[in-house]
Amino acid sequence: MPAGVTINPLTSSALEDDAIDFELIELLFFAYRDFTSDPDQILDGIDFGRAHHRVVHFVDRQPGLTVADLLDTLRITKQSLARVLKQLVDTGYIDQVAGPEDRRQRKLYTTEKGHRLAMALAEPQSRRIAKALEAAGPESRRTVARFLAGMVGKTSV
Amino acid sequence: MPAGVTINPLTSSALEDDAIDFELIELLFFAYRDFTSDPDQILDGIDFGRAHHRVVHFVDRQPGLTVADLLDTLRITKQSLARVLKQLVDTGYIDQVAGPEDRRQRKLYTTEKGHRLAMALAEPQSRRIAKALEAAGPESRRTVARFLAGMVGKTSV
DNA sequence: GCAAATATGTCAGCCATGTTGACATATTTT
DNA sequence: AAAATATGTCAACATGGCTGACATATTTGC
Repeated sequence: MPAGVTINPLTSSALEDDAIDFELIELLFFAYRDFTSDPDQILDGIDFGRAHHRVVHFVDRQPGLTVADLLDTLRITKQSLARVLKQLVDTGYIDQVAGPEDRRQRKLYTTEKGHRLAMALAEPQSRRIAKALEAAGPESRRTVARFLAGMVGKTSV
Repeated sequence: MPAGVTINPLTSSALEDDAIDFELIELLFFAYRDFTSDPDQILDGIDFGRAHHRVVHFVDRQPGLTVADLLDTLRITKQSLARVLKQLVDTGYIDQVAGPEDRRQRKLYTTEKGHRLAMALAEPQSRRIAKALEAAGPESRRTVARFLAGMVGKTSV
């Protein structure tokens, strides 16, 4: 046995190892890995990445979203967003409009082209979800939705 | 109304927009965003990133994993793995051992230090999952596990 | 036994997307 | 008029994906 190798130490941990839900931790990793792989393939073909996907998705879903709203949703920095947003505007996927009340704001809207992209990206993801819900049984959707909603937020506990 | 802005076009799409499961698509995004945020905070403190997390996790869970196994699990390239794996070996989190049957292989094991890190990273994730399962009800774990397992793999459908 | 296949390591370099901090502009609020 | 706010932009940097080529050790097949 090589030096430093540990097979099954149950030491010094506040929590016993087997109290950890490794199964769901790993399933979440694999599920998300494959969930993102479908749109990634489409995005490759138009020289966009996952960051563009997120922006076009949320703008399409919430027309009139401001830049500040989007930063808050995505939890990324202004500069990270600016880069991809500029590309999306320049290539005609997203329109910016000065806010009618507050003209400092830039309200964001997908163009027809942007809407079509958002749909094309969502479609394989939705199909994958539908297939997984089927496998999980007829009542699964509500349970899964509650579970996922419960995953969101600060831990605090 | 600005030029090019589209509010609600139901055109040219094979699928009607409302057949898309936007709710679960977004819940998955938010759930995963927050699921990864807990370990990210810990990793920041020791100059590691998400890539190190994944490696130390799977090696800890499957002691004796080979490099090829790991590449297959993570679906990244040899070079991407080599970078973080080298750092983990150099800093004493992971040991490499020549395979007993096939000496070309490098079997990977966490050290005691690596095991402790893997546990520390898994613990807040597991707590978050437990909390979400509670919110989803007593029978939710099996349903969620089946759903997530159903999300894995090629779409093909 | 030797050639081919295999497992791994490594080099050089590229790209996407995250980060920080500073500063400019327009606009609204006080 | 001054301060606060929403956004844009610049320069620079880090992480972690990627490619393709090539080196080494070892095992396998003829």
